[in-house]
Amino acid sequence: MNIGDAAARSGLPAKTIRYYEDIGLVSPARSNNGYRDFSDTDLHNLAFVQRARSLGFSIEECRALLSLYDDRERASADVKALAKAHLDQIEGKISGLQAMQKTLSELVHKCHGDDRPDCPILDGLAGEHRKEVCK
Amino acid sequence: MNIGDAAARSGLPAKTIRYYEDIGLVSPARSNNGYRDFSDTDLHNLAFVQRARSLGFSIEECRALLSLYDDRERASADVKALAKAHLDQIEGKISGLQAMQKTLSELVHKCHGDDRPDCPILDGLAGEHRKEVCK
DNA sequence: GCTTGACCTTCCAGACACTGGAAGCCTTAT
DNA sequence: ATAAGGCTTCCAGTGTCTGGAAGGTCAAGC
Repeated sequence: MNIGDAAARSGLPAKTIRYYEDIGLVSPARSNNGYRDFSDTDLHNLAFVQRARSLGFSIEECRALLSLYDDRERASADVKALAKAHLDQIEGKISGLQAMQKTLSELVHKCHGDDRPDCPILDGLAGEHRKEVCK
Repeated sequence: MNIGDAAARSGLPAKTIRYYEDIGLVSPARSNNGYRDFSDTDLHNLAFVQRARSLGFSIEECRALLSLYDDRERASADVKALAKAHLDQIEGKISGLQAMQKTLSELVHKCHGDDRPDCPILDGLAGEHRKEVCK
């Protein structure tokens, strides 16, 4: 299967698939004409990575997950630990963003948003209401 | 004020401040010895950017905010629009992360996490329970 | 005056995960 | 024969720093 089909079936852009080959995430065979030739296994790996990436795993985490997938002897606890660590990271990011959201929505709410120049948002950023921006 | 003091007072690493000068966010004067010499205004701008960055504004948004701050004639509506757009972005990121969190925590929950090899997390990523990973 | 250590300077490279574009080869259809 | 579209490689850029090397400057202590 050529890269275009692999792209369509895995949901990844062809450019990204070439990049994944570059960094060793997949190693498709080559046809006589030099084109990449993706097997079902290659395609599976690509789709696997696509899903893992969409869950926010880093490339290195995807690499680890792929090798755990290949290792039929590994303990599921190893996978769970990796996933749990990532889940904690996601939850940390959510908390951080929620804190930003709270502060920023308060500022936006306070700003009358008309054609007058004074603006609580800029005042907040400038530190004039510091306790409300950086508590 | 030297860069070390500016760093301590703005909460930014010295490296980052040099980078901000590189990209034109601040333009500190220079002393005779070639050291950067930060004025109160420079320091204010750094602290401003530090706060805006901590609220997740991009560098280019910070640049826009700084120039809005400098423009004593601007309408607060302009600032509000920028902040609101950013707030929407943050909310979008939160939703995305929450979707990841939901899917991943379901998978983690399903995985027994012992020393047996079968693992619902990897199965999910491999697409064997596709509807639960990619709805 | 000399050394030491802390500070400052510039420049280069690397991190992440792609993404765009240029130049050129291959295939398929007309 | 030609044109369109797919494929190849390689180089460069994105955003936001961060680390490190090589070297200049300053203040304190001997």
